[in-house]
Amino acid sequence: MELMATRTKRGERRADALSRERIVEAAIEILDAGGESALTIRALTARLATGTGAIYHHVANMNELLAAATDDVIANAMTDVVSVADPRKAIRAIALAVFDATDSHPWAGSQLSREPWQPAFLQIAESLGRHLQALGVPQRAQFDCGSALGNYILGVAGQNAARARLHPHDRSAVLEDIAARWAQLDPDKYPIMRQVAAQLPEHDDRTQFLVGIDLILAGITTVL
Amino acid sequence: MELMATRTKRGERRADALSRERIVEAAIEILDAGGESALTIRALTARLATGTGAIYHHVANMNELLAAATDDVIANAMTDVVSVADPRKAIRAIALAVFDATDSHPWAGSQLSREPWQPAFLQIAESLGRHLQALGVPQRAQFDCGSALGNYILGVAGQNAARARLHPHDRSAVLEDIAARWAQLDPDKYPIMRQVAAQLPEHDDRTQFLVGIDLILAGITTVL
DNA sequence: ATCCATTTTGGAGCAGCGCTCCAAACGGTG
DNA sequence: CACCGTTTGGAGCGCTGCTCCAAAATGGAT
Repeated sequence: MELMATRTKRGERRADALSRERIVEAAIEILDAGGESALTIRALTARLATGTGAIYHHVANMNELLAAATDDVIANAMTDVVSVADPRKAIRAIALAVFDATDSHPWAGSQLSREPWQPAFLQIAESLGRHLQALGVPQRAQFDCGSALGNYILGVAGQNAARARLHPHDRSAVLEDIAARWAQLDPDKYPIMRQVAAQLPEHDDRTQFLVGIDLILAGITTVL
Repeated sequence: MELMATRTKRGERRADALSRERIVEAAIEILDAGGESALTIRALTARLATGTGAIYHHVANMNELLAAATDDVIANAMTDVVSVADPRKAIRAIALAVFDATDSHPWAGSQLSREPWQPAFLQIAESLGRHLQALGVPQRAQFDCGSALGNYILGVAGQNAARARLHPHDRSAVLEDIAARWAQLDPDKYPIMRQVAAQLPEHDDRTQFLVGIDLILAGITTVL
């Protein structure tokens, strides 16, 4: 008796069945639209028109969901990169892929630097390691060199996330903001930062990031 | 429990009077004892035997409190460092000071990498900049080199925090933990990470961190 | 077609969070 | 003494992640 009633009442049967993938997909959309703080279980239930129990049946907890979303984004970013042959170019390409991914998905950068043992970072580290090997870095030094590159990349990813947290949508506004603050610092205590403040507005994060990569690569070359 | 010695001193304010400093001090104690997640307004009110209103009268919000605590810890760590003359040694000393500070106060590393425009990071960046200048790095390259060093240091600080989050008290247990996980990875997909897993337990973060700094310094030398 | 075991769903409710707001207590000044 | 700005403690709001459970859908076996 209630069978017919509920079928007509509650829309139609779920052709759009819930699944882990659909949940992760929705999570990414929410994250991209509103940043880390926008992803709440309740926002998910609203977007997927379901309840909290249904979601927790497919996903263990919020953290796992964030990790899955990050893994998705990073895996996507890394696919374009596998084909590069020259080790130096490949390392640059990997780094840039992560940079671009964490630039357009700052929440991924945050998660990446917060929980680096997750599959997302494993992918990055493995790729870096292979190309370091191909570059001729001796066994003993591979770990150290990979760690240096990895930590630098993770650091920048975290900074991308921090910047986005400060000004979610206007990218250059952040630089102007910080430049304005630093320009008003005590000239005796912070001469360098005031000088840097002048260069901030006209500087490009992406190319500066690459300069850092090249700096480390140059350092690695000296230990070959 | 707290003992009240307010009456003993004549004519003075309550000995246990609330103040921004006392609050920050208590916050640091809570953070050191229980990590980032332990610092809640309610935990503060309990420790200081007061109410939330009293605390918010001295401190704007949680974030400002974390920033103040971090600034405190970093400022302390940097005092030992100002005297080093040789630029290379000074940069190493700064980096190590930050590493050690974020190693014994992982929450500070987390805050540092999450909000790098706060005074704590300003101090670090300014010091790095000065010594880069002393090293003879040309004007144009100072910003890039400082950024590379800063991002690397921030990245490692974030990793220290992440490791502490995973295993709050047992430092080496984290490495064994991760090594065990990585050792079970698919050998075809992650050959390098398995190889790294073997080196993990016997490796020292601190010296590896320094190797990274030296790598960047070596790279900087090539652009002099 | 009917029954049942299993999976999947939706939501009420809990404990905890940061924070606001306000009445009361305090302390210096006339 | 009265006055008034400062400081205090706590009730309460809206939000969070998450648990738990009853109900609904599903997929055989009969």
